[in-house]
Amino acid sequence: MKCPSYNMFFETISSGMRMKIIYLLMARPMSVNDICSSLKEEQSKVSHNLKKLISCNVVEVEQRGKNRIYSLNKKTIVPLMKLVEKHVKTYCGNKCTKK
Amino acid sequence: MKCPSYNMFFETISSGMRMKIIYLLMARPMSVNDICSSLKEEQSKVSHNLKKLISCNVVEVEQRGKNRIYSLNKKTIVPLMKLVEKHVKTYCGNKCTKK
DNA sequence: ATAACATATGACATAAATTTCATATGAAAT
DNA sequence: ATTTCATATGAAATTTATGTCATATGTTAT
Repeated sequence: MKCPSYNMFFETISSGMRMKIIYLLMARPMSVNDICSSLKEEQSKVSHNLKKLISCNVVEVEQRGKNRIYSLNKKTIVPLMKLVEKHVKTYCGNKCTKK
Repeated sequence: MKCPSYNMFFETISSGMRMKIIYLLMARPMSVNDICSSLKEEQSKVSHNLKKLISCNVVEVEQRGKNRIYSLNKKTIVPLMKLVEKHVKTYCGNKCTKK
């Protein structure tokens, strides 16, 4: 079996900031400003990170008036997180959870 | 729901080199030298990367004589890769597969 | 048409991860 | 005990990702 290059996908969800965005959007879709104020992060920083999430279809956008509403692609992300959650609970005593 | 910090886990599997190692070990357990020659990569480089994979229980080691045999934790990794494989096929037309 | 708000983008600065290299450790053979 | 083979480790050098800032674009209201 040849090695595909899924690392792009994993790289995308492997940053602390992007993981925070993912968890925010689990609750509900949000505008960029909503995300910024929820996370107390700067607008351009958030936008740059959203771009990466979009590029791997982890999130989707929809224009609503002046706002752009971002929502999570739950089909992939929810089961993925469940798998990893289980793994971490089973194998890692906080080893792979730091930072 | 609070955001856990699984990014450590994702970061671990998000490098091209480590992804290659994972896919190698899907076939069978291997010694460090085996991995090096299969991937045509330098020994210390491989060892550094194996250390990270170990730290998140993505792989396991066993001493066999002079060699250390690394094997994949298939319980988590196989279903994880299947999920991502499906995601990439469905949503990304090679967008998140580059590099 | 212009102003105001929301978001995106590009280029540079900064931070973090990876690679490299030299060397240490550890196990088996002589 | 010493040599050899296999692997690990630390620190410096390099590459890559992230954050920052200034500004551009796009949408609606006036």
